[in-house]
Amino acid sequence: MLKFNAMNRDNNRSAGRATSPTFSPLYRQIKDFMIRSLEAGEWGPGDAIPSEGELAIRFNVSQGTVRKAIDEMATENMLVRRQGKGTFVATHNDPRLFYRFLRLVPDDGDDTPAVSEPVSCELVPASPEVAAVLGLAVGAPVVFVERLLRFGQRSVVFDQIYLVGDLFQGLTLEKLRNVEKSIYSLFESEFGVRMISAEEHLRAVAADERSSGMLGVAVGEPLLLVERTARSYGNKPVEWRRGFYCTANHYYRNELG
Amino acid sequence: MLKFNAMNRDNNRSAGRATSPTFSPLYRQIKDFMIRSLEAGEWGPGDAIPSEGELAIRFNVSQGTVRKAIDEMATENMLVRRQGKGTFVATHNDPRLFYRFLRLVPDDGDDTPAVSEPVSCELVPASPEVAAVLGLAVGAPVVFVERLLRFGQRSVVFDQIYLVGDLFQGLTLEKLRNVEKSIYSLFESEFGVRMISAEEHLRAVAADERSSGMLGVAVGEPLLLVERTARSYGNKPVEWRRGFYCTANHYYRNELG
DNA sequence: AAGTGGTCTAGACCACCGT
DNA sequence: CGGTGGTCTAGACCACTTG
Repeated sequence: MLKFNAMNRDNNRSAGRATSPTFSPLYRQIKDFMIRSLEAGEWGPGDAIPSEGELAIRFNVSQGTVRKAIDEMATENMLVRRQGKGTFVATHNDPRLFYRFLRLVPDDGDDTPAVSEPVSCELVPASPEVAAVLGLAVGAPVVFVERLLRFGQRSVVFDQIYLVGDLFQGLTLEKLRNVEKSIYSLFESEFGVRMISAEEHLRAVAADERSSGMLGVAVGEPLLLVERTARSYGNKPVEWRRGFYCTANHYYRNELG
Repeated sequence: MLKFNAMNRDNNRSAGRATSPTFSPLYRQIKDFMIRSLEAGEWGPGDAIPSEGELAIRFNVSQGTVRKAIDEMATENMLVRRQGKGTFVATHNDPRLFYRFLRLVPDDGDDTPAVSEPVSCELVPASPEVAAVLGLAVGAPVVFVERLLRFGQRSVVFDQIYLVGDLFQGLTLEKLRNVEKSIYSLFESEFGVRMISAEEHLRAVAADERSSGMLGVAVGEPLLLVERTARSYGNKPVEWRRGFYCTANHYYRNELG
C-alpha cells in the first residue's frame, strides 16, 4: 500500500512571510494521492474504497477534508458515491455506463443500446499524426481497430481506433468480437486501462469510398467526423479515434454550461 | 427584497417517523431562494452579491451552508467567485465570456475573436416547430434574426435565431449592429434576459442555396448544422437557433467527462 | 488593517442501505 | 441495528485584494 505524507503544513503555507509558490491545499494532496492509488491498482474498477472515516484516520485529517477530495474525484467521474453503501471506483463495466462517451441520440428517442461490430484489428506503426496525438515516437507500435456501431439494423458509426501499442498488446479481433459490453469495458477488464476523460473535435465531411461503403450511404453524402482523444489517469492519452457518424436519423447531443 | 423562510427543520426532516417526500437540504433551499433573487433582478449582472458572512446572518445559517449553495451556483455558471474580492453575478458582458457557448476553434489556433454581422431582424409568428421548442403557442410572436459570424475575413457561421417575442420586443437590426460585444451581452443589458445554459444538437448536412450563399461555399458542401436551445433561469427556453458551420478551417470542440 | 473567499477541524445528527 | 454517505454548525486560521 502506498503511504501518504502531507507536506509540512507550516512549510506549505505562509508561515509568517514567504508564501509557497507550489501551495496545494490538503484535500488536493489527498486527491492526488488517491489518484496515484488508483493508477497503482490498489483499488480496482467497481471496488468500494475505504469509508470516509477510515480514510480520515489513515490520512490523519478530518472527514470533511477527505470528503472534499472525494467530491472532486466524483465530479470528474473517477469515483461514484452511493449513499448508505459506500464510494466505488468508477467502471465502464456497468450497463448504464457502457457508452459513457457516446453522445449520439436517435431522432425517435428509441433507447435500445448500440452494438459494436468489430471489422479489423492489426498492429501498425504510428503515423506522424497519430504519434503526435498519443505522445509516441513515429513508428512506435499502435493497435489499429476498425468497427461499426449499429443501432438496431442500421450501421450509424464507422470508427477507426488507434491504441497505444504497449498497453494493448494481445488485443485481437477475436477478443473484440466476444464483448457483450462496451469496448472500454473490455479495455478495463483485460488491459487494466481506464478511460477517464476525452476531447472530441467535430467537423462535417463528405463520405469517402471507405466510409460510405461501411455505412451504406452514397459517396459525397455529408457525415459527421468525430475525432476523439481519450485519456486515462494523469491525462495520459491512450486512444485516438476517427469516427464517421451518419446523422440522417441521429444527432450528436451536447450540453453547454 | 425577497424574504427567506427556511422550511421548519423538524417538519422537513423525519421527525420520528415520516420522511418528507419533498425533502430538500437547507443549502438547496438557499440556492433556490438566491436564484429567485437573481430572476427578480435583486442583483444585476456583474454586481457583487453580499459576502458569505452577511448572507449567513441574513439566512440564519452557518457560513458553510451558504458556501455550499454558492458552490453549486458557481459551477452552474450563475455566479463567479473571486478570492479576496467577493462573489459576482455572472455576465456575458465581459470580453472573456463574449462567446461562452461558442465551441468553434480555428485549426491554426488563431485566437482573434469572432465578429457578429447581423443580416436581418423581423417579427414573425412562431412556426409549430419553433413554438414547441420555446414553449409558445403556434403563431405567437417571435423575433427572427439572421446573422453571420466572421473569423477574420472568413464567414464561418450562418445563424438563424428565434427569440421569444415577449421578452425581446424592440430588438432591431440597428441595435444588433451597434453591438461591440456578443449578442448575448446585448440581450442581457438591453432586455434583462440572461442565458444560463444551452443544449445543442449537431448533424452533418449539405449546404442549401441560402447557407451556401451566406458562407461562400458550393451548394451541397458538407456543413455542420448546430441547433441550439438556450435557457434562462429556471431552465426556461428563451432562444432557439439553427447554425450552419463551415468546418473547412475550424472544428467544434467538446470535452467529455 | 480590514474585508472577502478558501481551507480545516471536531462533533452532532440525518438519510439511506443492508443484516 | 450498525455502517455508510449527506448535512449542518461554530470557530479557527490562511490566502488574496484593496485601501
